[in-house]
Amino acid sequence: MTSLRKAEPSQANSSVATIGNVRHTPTLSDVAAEAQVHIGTASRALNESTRDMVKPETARRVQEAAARLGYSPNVLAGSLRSQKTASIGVVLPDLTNPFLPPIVRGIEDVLTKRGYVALIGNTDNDAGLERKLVESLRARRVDGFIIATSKRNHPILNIIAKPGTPIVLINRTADRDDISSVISNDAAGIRAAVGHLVELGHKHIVHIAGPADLSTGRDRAKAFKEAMQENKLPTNKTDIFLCEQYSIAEGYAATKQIFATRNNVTALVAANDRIALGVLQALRDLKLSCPNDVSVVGFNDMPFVDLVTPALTTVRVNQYGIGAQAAQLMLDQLGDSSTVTKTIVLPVKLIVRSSTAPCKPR
Amino acid sequence: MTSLRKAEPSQANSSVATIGNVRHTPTLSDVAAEAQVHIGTASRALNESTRDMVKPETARRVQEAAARLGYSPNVLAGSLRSQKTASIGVVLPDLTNPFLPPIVRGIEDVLTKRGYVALIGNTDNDAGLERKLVESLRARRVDGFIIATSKRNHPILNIIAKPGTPIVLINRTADRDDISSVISNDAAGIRAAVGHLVELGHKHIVHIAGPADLSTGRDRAKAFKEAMQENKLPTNKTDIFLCEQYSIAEGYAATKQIFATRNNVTALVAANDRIALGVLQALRDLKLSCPNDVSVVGFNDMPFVDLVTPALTTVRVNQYGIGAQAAQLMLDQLGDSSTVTKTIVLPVKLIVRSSTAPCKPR
DNA sequence: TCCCAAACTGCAACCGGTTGCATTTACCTG
DNA sequence: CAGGTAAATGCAACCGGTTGCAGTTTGGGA
Repeated sequence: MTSLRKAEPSQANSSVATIGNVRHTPTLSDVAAEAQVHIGTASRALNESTRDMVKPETARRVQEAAARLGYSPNVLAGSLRSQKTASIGVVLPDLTNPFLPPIVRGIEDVLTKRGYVALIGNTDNDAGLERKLVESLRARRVDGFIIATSKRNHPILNIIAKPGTPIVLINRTADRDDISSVISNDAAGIRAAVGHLVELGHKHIVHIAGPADLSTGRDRAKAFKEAMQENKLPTNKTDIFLCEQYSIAEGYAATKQIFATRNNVTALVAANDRIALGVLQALRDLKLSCPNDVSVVGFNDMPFVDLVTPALTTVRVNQYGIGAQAAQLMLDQLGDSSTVTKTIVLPVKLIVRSSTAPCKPR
Repeated sequence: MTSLRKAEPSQANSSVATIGNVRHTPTLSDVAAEAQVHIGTASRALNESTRDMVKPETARRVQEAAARLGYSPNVLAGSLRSQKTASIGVVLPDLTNPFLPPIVRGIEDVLTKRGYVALIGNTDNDAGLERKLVESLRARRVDGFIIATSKRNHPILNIIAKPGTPIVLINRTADRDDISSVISNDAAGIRAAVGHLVELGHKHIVHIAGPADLSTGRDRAKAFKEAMQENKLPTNKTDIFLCEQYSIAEGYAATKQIFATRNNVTALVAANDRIALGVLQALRDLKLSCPNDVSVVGFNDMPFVDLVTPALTTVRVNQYGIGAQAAQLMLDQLGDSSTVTKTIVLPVKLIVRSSTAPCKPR
């Protein structure tokens, strides 16, 4: 027994051991002493992958000793050696955006199942905060990054990407091809929304688009134009109204402006649900009935949009699935660095509720 | 220069250094070599608190070298030595409960400002998952736990508490007195709700209570009884209806059952907003008008309850504040272990919207 | 009974910092 | 210019595991 710490076998039985008279959480060396084996042997006995290197009887003794002492391995030490922390940095704009929690759950469920942990941080879309956050995560040596802040052409990517740390993007693709991403089928969603409105007889449809510097904003706007063309509907410049950000307030303001200048609009396709909620509020204030006067379609089907009045017709994206896929992609890349980076496109589904109705002549 | 790694000063200029021909993220030893100083000196030069132990000129040189190499300190190594990880375990029931994200933001904002990181995990109220989660967090040597799973009399607490790791509870108090907690003033909230209804002329008020094994469920039910007494209103056993869990479905079922047996009820106080949402749905299905036939009050004022129809009258609790206070309490305890454990009670406020109205004879 | 390979176990370097202590350098005084 | 002290820096142990390699035990065959 070379261990400096003494722990007479079968005496200690709590999750603290003693040096002199100071209690401390038990270490591998305590377990080794308790089981009367060398620390290296103890390590192998406790480690799934190396367990068959030790005699079964010894392994049992070590495991019992560990249990008796309430031993909890210090992953920090292992991480230091193995250069792997089993932790993933998750960079979000703002967790209180209801769109995100299900995604985060998806990420966490997949990660924890494999012994990983997510380190979550919010940037509030502030470049400075983001930089700090990434630096902090890098200092903690996360094995990879899952990034859900959706500004295009991100300088951060280069910083991270250089050291060869895997990255998975959520809800946007990178302009470079060495980074994986998970997105929903924006185009299909918008096409379904427009198609639904056309079927209801609408002809004057306006898109309230998201910010152009977010890939979702740009992609959905583009898809809207295409969908209109497919349906042989003209698209004037005024048929796409740009929002500065995805927010209720912006949706509200946009709607007010649209109806201040035009009065033939019978349907609105919002770039996301938050904008749509603003639209509903504005219509109420404008004494316009939804869906009788104006139909509204949202995007995302985030929680509770089925409970507002009128219940929102919207394009459902599988938020949990996005998170889960992103995490899985990350694990794949960590497990096998030769994994090709890829873009996973998840299907979407139009959920028709009460905010859309047949077009009536005005 | 004893460093094994060589890095000729002013050659390297990216965030990777080289051993032989293998690129790796630069370490302190690389920085030391680059600045032509000993690793110990480099450590002191980069560390705020020890910087004045080195010559200013040297400190500058080291800092420049670090910047040039894109050095990012490996906190794991430091943590191993200092036995402090600057990370806090946050145990939640389920992040997708809309009540939680603002709390989590509060926690994170306070923690990150001090260089700490939150490790978040969900338990789904499953004891087994919780045990695993706590074990995993313990293995990662978090400096403390913030726990928002609100079952009373938690065995987990004893496991954690034994090694002397600080704990802060959210939304409940512990039956033991060595654990701090942050709660909202449930009693005041319920009193305000009942008072509001009484002012509107309601006499037959029923409370749909939360689970009795959650401290919020029990406390609010107790407060309801007291508030009714204060207002000289009788409380029969049937005036408190127990839910198995805080959910829309339970609120729905409870309402159906209540109106199946009684028809004089004119007002309902729900133990939380989710139950209240279920109530609204049930009333609609029962062809009862809210607020004309029945008034409803919720609890929490979680996001979007102002957008449902009718907009929910509810008791607002400062979710962000709860999180922020909890984190602050945690930091206090970590900074000074002699800090007395305490219970912080945050004020609440009744937000009157459209789900309550004067009582009309039926 | 002896020998050898296979199975176990022990040894010690290593991960990347931090920090008490020893040593060197710089500077000041008599 | 010697001597002494303070400032600056170097040295090396340490945190708690992991792991390649060496040494020891075990078991089977000759």
